[in-house]
Amino acid sequence: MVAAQRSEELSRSTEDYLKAIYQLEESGGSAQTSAIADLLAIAPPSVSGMIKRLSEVGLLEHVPYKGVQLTPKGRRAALKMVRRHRILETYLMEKLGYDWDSVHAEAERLEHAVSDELIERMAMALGNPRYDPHGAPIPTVSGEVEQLDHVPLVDIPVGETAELRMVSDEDPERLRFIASLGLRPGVAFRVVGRQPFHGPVTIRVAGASRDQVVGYELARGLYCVIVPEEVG
Amino acid sequence: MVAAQRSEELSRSTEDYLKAIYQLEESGGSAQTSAIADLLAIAPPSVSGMIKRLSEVGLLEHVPYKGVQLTPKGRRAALKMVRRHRILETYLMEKLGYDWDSVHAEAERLEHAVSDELIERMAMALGNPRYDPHGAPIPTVSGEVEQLDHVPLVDIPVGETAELRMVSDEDPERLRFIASLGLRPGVAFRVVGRQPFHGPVTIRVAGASRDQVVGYELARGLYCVIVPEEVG
DNA sequence: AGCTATTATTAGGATCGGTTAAATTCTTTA
DNA sequence: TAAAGAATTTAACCGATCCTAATAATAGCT
Repeated sequence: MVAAQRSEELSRSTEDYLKAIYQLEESGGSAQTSAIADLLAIAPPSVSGMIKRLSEVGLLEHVPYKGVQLTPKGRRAALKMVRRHRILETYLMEKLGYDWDSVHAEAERLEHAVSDELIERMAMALGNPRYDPHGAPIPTVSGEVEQLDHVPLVDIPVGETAELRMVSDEDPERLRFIASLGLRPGVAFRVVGRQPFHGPVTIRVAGASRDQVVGYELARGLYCVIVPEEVG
Repeated sequence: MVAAQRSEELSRSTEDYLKAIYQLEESGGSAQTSAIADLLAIAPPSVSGMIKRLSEVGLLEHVPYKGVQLTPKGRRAALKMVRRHRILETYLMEKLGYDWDSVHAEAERLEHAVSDELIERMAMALGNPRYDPHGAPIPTVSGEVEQLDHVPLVDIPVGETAELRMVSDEDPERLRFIASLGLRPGVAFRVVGRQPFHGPVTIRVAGASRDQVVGYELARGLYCVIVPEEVG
């Protein structure tokens, strides 16, 4: 009835903080207190407190009033959580029939409870996938992540053909809408128009009957690569 | 990044207490403070405190200095945890290649993190099994459990033929040893001898090359039914 | 019936991770 | 460059869940 606790066990909260800081470092640079607070929906003073504790145990480097950085140890722990999350999402979709918009919430809870063994068994059952259902690369056991050089849809010039590679997994409604446009990682399309002043982008999905208009906000979160071929 | 919290959410601790109390009620009668404390590896005063809180929210009925009983609401919650645990164990064995001695610890952590939906998807993928790998009946979604009338091996008279129906899932070593005797739920055997004063029981497993001797302590946890047929 | 052993509860703390309100430091702009 | 504004940290506190030590109630034995 008692859960096994290795000395290296991190608390749920700690795991959430490390993952959040990792995500901020990935997509911006330094992780600031308020950004962490926003991401975790927690008040800034709580974050200050936790930052102090995590720095003391060597998971973070903290420059007061500036921000934090993961130490190598912190980064390893964060990448472990990211691997767990993405393997879980993939497993839930592939093996248990979940939709891509509902896996995030489930993985978010499970990632704190699974053992390393379970994750590796799931990964094996999936054939050691490299990407999750949203196109995000899955870190390896040893903590390497593929560094993708994709570009938000809003930055792709009109006339170019591109392929969707990755979308954020967090908002189910957004994901459902993206799917309703015929978009998923791997789908190719041509950018046929874009309005100025953060206006919408118009795309022509390969094989689709008509063009789709994608609002700026949404297009900013669709990560693509430009491909040379032409599309219908 | 934020876990969804319905108003009905129970804490991990609460879930553990309810499950423990349910197990004590099943296999003994009333659940006493010290029994709960032993089962959860927690000091008795902590249990007193938790009992007070759980009584206040209507999950328990507490008679001071006597013991506690689950209310219908508490029983429902406990059975939900038992269902989760047993579905998880079955899934881990059937779909992810776990051994029957290692599923308990994993299920013990996961049962607090899974959603109802995940459990029902797992149950469906398994074909809605009625028993877990250790032979324990899986409660239904609506909270019914099959009441088994099995008997510990120590109470089966010499000469009778019996079938193993259920073993406790908690101790991996014990489970490995049981398996090494050729025993699993569903395996039939004849009781060929029993020594007095809590001595060992000797059994002849159907199709086995030689008799097996089972110590009293172990035999007390092997739940069987007497069957009429004869065994080699 | 009374004493003792067992069991349970109360009292008083610790820790973790969150809160709000107040003080501090950094940044930006007039 | 000084002052306003924004971000961060400190201070004080809360609730959940655990602990140990001390007290209280029950039960069993003579």
